[in-house]
Amino acid sequence: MTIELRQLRYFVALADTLHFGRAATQLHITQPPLSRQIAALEDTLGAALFVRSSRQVELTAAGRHFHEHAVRVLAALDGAVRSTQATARGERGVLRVGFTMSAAWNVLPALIRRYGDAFPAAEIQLSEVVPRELDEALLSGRADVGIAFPWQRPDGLEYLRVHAEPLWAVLPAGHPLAAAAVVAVGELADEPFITFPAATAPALHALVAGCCREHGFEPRIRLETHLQQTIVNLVAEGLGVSLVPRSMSRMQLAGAVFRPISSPRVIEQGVIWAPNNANPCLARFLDCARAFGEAMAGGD
Amino acid sequence: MTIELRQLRYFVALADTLHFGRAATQLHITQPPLSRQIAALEDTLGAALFVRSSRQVELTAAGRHFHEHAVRVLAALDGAVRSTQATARGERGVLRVGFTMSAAWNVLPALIRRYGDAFPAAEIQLSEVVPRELDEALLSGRADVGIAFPWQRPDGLEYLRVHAEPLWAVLPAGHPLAAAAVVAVGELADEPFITFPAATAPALHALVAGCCREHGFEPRIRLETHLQQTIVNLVAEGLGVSLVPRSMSRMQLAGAVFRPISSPRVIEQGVIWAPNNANPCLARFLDCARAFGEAMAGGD
DNA sequence: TAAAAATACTCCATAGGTATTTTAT
DNA sequence: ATAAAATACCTATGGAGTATTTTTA
Repeated sequence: MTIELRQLRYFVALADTLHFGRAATQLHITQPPLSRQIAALEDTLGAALFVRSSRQVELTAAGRHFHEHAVRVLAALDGAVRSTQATARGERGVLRVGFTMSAAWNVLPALIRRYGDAFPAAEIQLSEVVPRELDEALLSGRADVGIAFPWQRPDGLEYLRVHAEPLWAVLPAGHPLAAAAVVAVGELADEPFITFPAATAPALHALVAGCCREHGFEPRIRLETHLQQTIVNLVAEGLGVSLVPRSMSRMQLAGAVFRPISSPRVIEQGVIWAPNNANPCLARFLDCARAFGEAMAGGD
Repeated sequence: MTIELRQLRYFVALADTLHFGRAATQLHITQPPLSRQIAALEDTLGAALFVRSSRQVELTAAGRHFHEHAVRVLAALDGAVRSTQATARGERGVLRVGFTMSAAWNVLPALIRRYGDAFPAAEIQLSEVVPRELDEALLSGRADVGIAFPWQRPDGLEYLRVHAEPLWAVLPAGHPLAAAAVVAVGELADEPFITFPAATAPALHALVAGCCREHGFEPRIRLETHLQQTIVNLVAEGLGVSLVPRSMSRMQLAGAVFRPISSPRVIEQGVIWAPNNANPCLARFLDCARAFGEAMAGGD
């Protein structure tokens, strides 16, 4: 014989009521099967759990002990069921987010915040990656979702735009071009550029370089760094000029001024994932990303 | 539908092997019922636990989560069964021992030691009681067993002798009667007695008083204390004489000498319990007490 | 194409129900 | 005498087996 959960449930009901008839009613069965199941349980255990008389039912020492544990086992199973269901719905679990530093500035904190608030039981593992690594991490399953610029995505990865904004020029505060409300890109031809390295921020690098070439010059690169805020800091120190996403103007740095450019260039960021990734948390995260993208598009 | 333990066991086997056929063999069933039970479990949970193909079975995120918990639930149940069986056998649980201080000197430490060694998982709750309280505590179930002298036991309590020994006289070292190898009780008639109070050590009190009366005198009581070792200390200080259990001579106190008495009196100690007490630990303790009593009787 | 899971169908073990007996107060 | 648990017996759900089909790598 082997113990069954039914017997635990019946046992707990009887231990709580100490009355076969009432326990049976509570269990939506009749008294005889309850008597039989309890007897079978005692038989399997090889131990009496109750002392019965026709007027009184009492727990034995073993019965009291088993009651404590049976209640815990049933509660543990119930908890396991609930948390498993939550896991299946993607409300709990682990979501591994890879992000490129250059893309992280705008989207990452707000999106992660939104997701974390919506699914507090989900564990978020953030890791910075270089763009090439991201694809590989997503395809191999080492990461569930990436936050990055759309840059030569290989087959097997999906992309969803979450945010888009124009490039603006950033100039040292005293710079002659800062006098105009709009900067014509061609006028930057002779300026030293502080820009993004091709290796770690290829999308931004290409966008800036492409923009310059279209205006008939190759940017004279003086410094490279993939951190947008560092670029702005260097511009504020007067080391050069750059083209950066407009939202960088929120930095409010005294030595740097931001100006729209004559021929607008839009840079977008989004989430990237492998559609065959079965992590249920990913689906919930993408829900958040979609909602976030719509909110950004609407409110901006 | 309701989850059954069978489903947990099947699930764990399948999660471990990731192969329906092998898991079924391991479970001593065939593959189809395993497929059905797993499907039923997933249906009840409302969540897929495995991703199956004809070549590969994998756990889902929810499946991995449920596996952890299912293993724990099964282990908890197994532990509960074992410990309940141990409880029923009296190998674990709580044994409440009441003892009278006057009886505790000889028997209690050795007997408790023996029991504690034999049943390390049993919790022993010792409490000192006055003799009258002991009966009440045993009858009402507030204590499981008493260690005491046999003294007017009421109905409903059993007694088992564990130890018996003669009374010996204890005299100050320089006392004239200490010169003889044996003390005639009658010669103590004019000595000041240090003895046991009737209230807290009635058995010893009555035995000493009865012994004296039989030799034609009423003991002249100078001091009373129910602690045997205190009596010996007071005798060593020259404050009087007494009759105490022979084993007190183990105290090896410089100022006190022990002598057998002319007409031997035996004082016994034993365990007392209510036979209707269903605490399984009591039965094991009585086993120990019986074995202890036989060892004492044999080795002495 | 072949290995393995799913499905169809049968059988029987056993849980639960009804009626009745036993037991202890 | 009576309330309540145990027992006897019946019914039927559903778990396991055998045979077969479906699936996918």
